[in-house]
Amino acid sequence: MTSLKDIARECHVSVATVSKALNNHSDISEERKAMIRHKAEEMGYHPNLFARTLKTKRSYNIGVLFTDEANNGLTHDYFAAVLDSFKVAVEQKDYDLTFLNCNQGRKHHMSYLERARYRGFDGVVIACVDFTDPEVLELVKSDIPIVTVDYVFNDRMAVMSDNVSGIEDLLSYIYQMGHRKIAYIHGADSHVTRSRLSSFFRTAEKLGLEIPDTYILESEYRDVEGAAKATAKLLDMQDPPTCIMYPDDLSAFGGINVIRKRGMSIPEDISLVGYDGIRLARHVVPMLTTLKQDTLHIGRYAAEKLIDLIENPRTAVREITNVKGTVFEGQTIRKMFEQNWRDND
Amino acid sequence: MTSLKDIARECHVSVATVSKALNNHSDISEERKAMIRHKAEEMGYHPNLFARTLKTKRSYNIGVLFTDEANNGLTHDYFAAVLDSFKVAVEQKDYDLTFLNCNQGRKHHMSYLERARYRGFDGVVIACVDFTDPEVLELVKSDIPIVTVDYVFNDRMAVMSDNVSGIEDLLSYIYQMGHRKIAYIHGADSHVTRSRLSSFFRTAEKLGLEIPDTYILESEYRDVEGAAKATAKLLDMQDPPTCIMYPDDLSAFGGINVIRKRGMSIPEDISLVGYDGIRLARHVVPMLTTLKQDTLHIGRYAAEKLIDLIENPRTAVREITNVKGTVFEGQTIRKMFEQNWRDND
DNA sequence: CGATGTATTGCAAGCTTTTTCATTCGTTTT
DNA sequence: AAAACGAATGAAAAAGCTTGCAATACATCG
Repeated sequence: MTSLKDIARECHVSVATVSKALNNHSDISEERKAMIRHKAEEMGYHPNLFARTLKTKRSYNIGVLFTDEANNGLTHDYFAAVLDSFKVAVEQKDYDLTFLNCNQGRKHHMSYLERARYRGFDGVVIACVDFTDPEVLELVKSDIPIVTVDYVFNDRMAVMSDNVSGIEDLLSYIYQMGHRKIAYIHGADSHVTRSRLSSFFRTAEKLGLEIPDTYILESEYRDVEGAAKATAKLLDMQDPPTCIMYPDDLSAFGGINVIRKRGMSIPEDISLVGYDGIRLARHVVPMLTTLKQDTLHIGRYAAEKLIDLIENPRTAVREITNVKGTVFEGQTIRKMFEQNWRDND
Repeated sequence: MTSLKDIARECHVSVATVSKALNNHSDISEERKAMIRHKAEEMGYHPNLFARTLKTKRSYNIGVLFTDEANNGLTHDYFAAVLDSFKVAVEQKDYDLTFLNCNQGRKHHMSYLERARYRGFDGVVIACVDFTDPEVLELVKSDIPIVTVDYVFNDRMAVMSDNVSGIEDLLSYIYQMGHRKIAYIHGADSHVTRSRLSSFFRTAEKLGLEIPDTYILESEYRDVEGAAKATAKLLDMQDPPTCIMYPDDLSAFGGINVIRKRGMSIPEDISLVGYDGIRLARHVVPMLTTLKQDTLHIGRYAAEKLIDLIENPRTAVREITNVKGTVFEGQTIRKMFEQNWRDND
């Protein structure tokens, strides 16, 4: 590995001069700079990151905190897609991406914060974790630049999939298709769930929809079995809904299974929608009608915000970026009689 | 951040002594060690990774090379699951995991090898890339410890999903269920594909199966449309197969779509199997019969092999670990008449 | 008692980079 | 001609850690 010293020797100048030349300081003459740069290129020089970081405290490395026990994180379609996009964006700015080690089982336990400092992360992106975990809170309260995805902390940057508009658009679409008896199986309590629920009720009210309490059920996100059970409960009702909204696409598949087992067909006998817009939703029959979250922009914005924060440090930045999704019109919503949706006018 | 110097001051010993004590060198008395360790703990000391790496050239960081443009890498269920397991295993040994930046669009392009050196990776795991890419080859030829997943290089460690036994088991299972007219839609040419194909033919021969050339079709991995087309071609034949094997589960869904569109039912009218065993395969109706690859072990073995290689350097290690998968018996294979599968005896 | 051996400990060099400050050398100003 | 200045360069310190080697203290041996 060529070092500054090697270049200095070749160029008959001091190490300091080489360093300054390559960092484009103003106190080195242009000829020298050109000469040194040329030589550096020729010798295939790349700075020693560890020496540099030791001095400058900048690692050009970003930590990513995902939890992935129990089928979350990497194997979670939505977050994997967000991370994918995030990765592309940070790499374009010459940062690298390292997982914030969340292994609890080591002899010398380090908290997230300690680990982040140990690795010298310039910033951390947090998504898909238990946001009440004291270790997460400790990290968030630190002075490390942080951006969260789908969760908002005070005085911190956040990029949110716009759940309010998402549910509004989805419910409005269902309404326009003529449905009036709409059930909502929502996820477990969380920031995301609360936004969606409140948006659901607000939109329902705006549309003049009457939603009985019994139409609102809870099931863990991505819990196929749970969604199946909730679906069965809805189907067993005396006055079942004509359309069911699921917390996510995977759950919707759980619903589909139950419905099919009962010999009912979709959307003729009952309509349904998912949420997320995972790839598969477009490739099954019937194509799932769902709200496709804009993972590309969520990831990219998160990266841009974080890098901006790293390169232009500010304290107490509270900035929420909402990223809208779009209704993907699949084949799981039955269009009801004309006169029904004309009610709208 | 507390440094060795701080501890040395508190303990009234030299920095060298502290360093040696914490690294458990034999030339420090036990009392001193205990005292120093205790103080270090108390002061919340963690070594400065950058200073240490600068000296020792060991970063406790492992690079992971996945390509994820065009829906590969992170959003690729099989590889995401492998990576997930790999991550858990390396973190248990106190290593961190960093993506090997594969962004080509920067001003100063760095090759994979240069980047890996720049980041000081102790080792690199390679999976899901174009193994003919000159940059990948350059990396593989270097002296950096490397383990590949699902690909074998000379004198390099490799962990392989056992495609030979996989196809053998799957085809044998199909045979036992009474099928004799079996088509195979295989993936694009690659190491994996070749193993599977040769295993397919060998097994077919062993079973005394006659497979007409027209039953062998090619379609890109995970190309739902491509699989759909190939399926249509098979269904249009004068003497169509009774069972179709797909290169992966996603492709199988493509096949299912076409079959359903034609009003045929699975498995009554036609049987099929996927490959991979992605989560969803177990949650759709009908449950997909598929070969579930053992991603847990593949990832874990890859991690163990790599760390072993890092900590006990050897040159030219060629070691292939085969990890067997298991047939997941779903509901997409029709059991044929008894007398048919009794042929076997 | 001098010689040899055995634990401990610390000094100092070195890893590579950045950055402050001093130095040098022309040039301009008074 | 002396003073002042600006531009270009390098010496040296600093960041925090590891490690070979020298130094010290003490016990053991002939």
